[in-house]
Amino acid sequence: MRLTKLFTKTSKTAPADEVAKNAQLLIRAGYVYKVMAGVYAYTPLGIRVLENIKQIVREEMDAIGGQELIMSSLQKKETWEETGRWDDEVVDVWFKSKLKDNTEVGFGWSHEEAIIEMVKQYLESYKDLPINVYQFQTKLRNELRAKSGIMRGREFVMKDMYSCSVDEAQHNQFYNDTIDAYNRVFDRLGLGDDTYVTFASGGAFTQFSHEFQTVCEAGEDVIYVHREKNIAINEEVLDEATLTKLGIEREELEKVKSAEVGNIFNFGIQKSKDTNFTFTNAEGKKQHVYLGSYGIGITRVMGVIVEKFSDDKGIVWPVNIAPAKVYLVRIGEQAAIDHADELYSELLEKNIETLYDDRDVRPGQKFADSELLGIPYRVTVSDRLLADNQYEFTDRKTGETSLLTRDQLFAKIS
RNA sequence: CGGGGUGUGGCGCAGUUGAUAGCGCGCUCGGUUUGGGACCGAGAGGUCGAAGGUUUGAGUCCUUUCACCCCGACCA
Repeated sequence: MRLTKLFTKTSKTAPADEVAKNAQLLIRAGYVYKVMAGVYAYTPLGIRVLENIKQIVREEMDAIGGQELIMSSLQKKETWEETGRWDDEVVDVWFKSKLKDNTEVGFGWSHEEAIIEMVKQYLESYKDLPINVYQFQTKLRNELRAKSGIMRGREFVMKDMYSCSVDEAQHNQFYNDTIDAYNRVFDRLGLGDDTYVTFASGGAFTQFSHEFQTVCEAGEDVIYVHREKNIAINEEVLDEATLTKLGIEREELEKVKSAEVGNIFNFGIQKSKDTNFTFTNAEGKKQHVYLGSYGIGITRVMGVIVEKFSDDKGIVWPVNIAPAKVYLVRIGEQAAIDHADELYSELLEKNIETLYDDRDVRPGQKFADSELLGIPYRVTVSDRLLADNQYEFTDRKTGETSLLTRDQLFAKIS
């Protein structure tokens, strides 16, 4: 992408009404545009980051047998009345509206009931199981208060997966597979070292649910981390009984603030009883489906990454999710322009995603923007360097700069 | 929803006891510059969040309202 073609621009100042670091940096760099409190649009740069995150999640979900689909945003009242969750007294985040003929509809704040209703149409026999489906969906929630930039909005993207299993054993297998898959996801997102499988309050069927909590000052939760065992306990379930059950001493735990980036639930057969969700077993009898639910907050993860990976100059994207791998700076007259154009073409041919700063602005501005945008590798082409057939390479994370030949350069960034 | 705070050109801000609405950044044009956000000159751009009121006169005072931020509560 040539910067002269990119309609968004960077800004030296952040809007006064944004306090959260993630929102300040993402807005200044032009990744997101604020529409209203808790509602953000994603620009061409922002959507690249989101798509990179989604792709990592997608690959790991597919690897454990997930099938991607996409449900609708508009939902039927009847779907939710069956479980008693249409009631505003029960679910207080509903956005609701009416069709022209006064039929009530809701905007999806969750898709649990909706997906069950759909899968019902296809599931008949035990031979059809397991069924594990997931989607990336924009959830709409009428939160009383939005906060922390894109980390807690009224509209946000979530990966939600639902597992339908024959029995507890099949369910547990998938549940554990998902824990492993989530760990791989957070490793690939660069959050692995600071993300803990966390024991949290469970549903009706199990004592605990598992949350994936990333240590983060801007988070809303408080967890107690056991670094050696690589697990954590949410403050809300921390008591002697829990400690005993997990075989942990209170002194071994470290209290930290964290952000919930994922959450997995075991519904048992409670939910399929509520929704009359059954299949025919080998004996020809109706049997309730064993259900699980597994979420990852895609947009929240993006916010958490910015909170954790940034410095006084801007964002520092992990290479895996950066909107581009290389930020190409050109400095100088026609010879440098031609050379940079040619290098850019080669980078494109080699499928190395590049932001090409072809603007006619001073070098300092290009360097500053490359840092604010947080692109992992900066490559500079200039008259001065051309004379020695060299390229300047700068690593965003370490700030280290080196002069490289063309071969060395491609070896670094390929 | 309870408490606190803020709304003035695109962005960040100033605006005194009520009297012609300003500054910085950004933007446009011309020129000089070109390895860390340049400089000079000339411009464009605001019904001061909205509505109502007081007053000869309101950005400024009063009332109502909307939006946004923070703390708390909430977060299946």
